Amino acid sequence: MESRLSLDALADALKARGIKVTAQRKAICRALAQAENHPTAVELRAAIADRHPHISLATVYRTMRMLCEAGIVEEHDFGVGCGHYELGGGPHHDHLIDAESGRIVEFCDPEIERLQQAIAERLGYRLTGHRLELYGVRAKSDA
Amino acid sequence: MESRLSLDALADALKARGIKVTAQRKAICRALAQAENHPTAVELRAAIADRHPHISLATVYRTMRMLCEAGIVEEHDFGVGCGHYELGGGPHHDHLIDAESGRIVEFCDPEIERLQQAIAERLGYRLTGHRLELYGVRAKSDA
DNA sequence: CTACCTGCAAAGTCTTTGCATTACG
DNA sequence: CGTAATGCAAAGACTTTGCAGGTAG
Repeated sequence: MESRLSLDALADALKARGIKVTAQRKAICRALAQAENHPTAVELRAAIADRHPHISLATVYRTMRMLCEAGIVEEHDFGVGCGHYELGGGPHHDHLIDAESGRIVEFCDPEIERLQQAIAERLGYRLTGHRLELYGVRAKSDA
Repeated sequence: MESRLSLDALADALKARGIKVTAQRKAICRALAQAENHPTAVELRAAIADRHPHISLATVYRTMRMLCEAGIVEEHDFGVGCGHYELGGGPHHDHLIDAESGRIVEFCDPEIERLQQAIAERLGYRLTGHRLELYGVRAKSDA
């Protein structure tokens, strides 16, 4: 169930880069790893507020930024006003956002990946990245 | 070359909804229609600054918002900090962003549209919208 | 003439930063 | 111990809003 970096592996990755493993960073990373959805900075802070009520939002942002730059975390904005964070290290995937509940479903479709590549080529570009988000509502199994 | 709303048609659309057609709105719409790329609010203001130096940024934002709600304009954020606007009414398309120049290329691929639909269904959802952005650099025709 | 629109400046979000203090390694 | 990290509050970037005056219809 843990195809992503484990917390220990994450700590090691930080140490290897000479980045200090502080209590704040551990708490934030644990919250991110345990989150079901892709939480925002505010949600991350809320998730650790009971055990670490004094961790500031600035530290959450700083930690996310640092981990993004280290390639350990990915940030998505999903068209809402604020960023959502996700522990990286897992296989590539895109997102389907439940327009009603806000739930985020991950998926990966090799066919669509291939098509994107082909489209970029057709337009004379070499693909360096992409963003694909589907928005939908749960299909009623017809009434 | 003008598969989108003409300026006259746009003015009529506003009148039909009881929205006043002011000099500011005309200028902003003309700038949007003539823009090559999908401009930001600041870029729109800059584009009309020589002939209408006193149109405020607030009015540009208000106009874009009004037109978005009227379904006449689309807003994209492209992952940068600020919104980009595009005159709607044309056929559906997605965007490829030149990571070097910022140039935006529009494309539409029926195959990829169909796949998105299929993916949503497979996940148990009815697709209500999507966002697809490709990021790339111009392909060298090999050295 | 009246209701809607505009400009200005102030406020609102989300995120980043300066600085003194704390703590990892 | 020394350097990097933290908390707090202030600043920044982008966008929205309150209000008094202006203008389309």
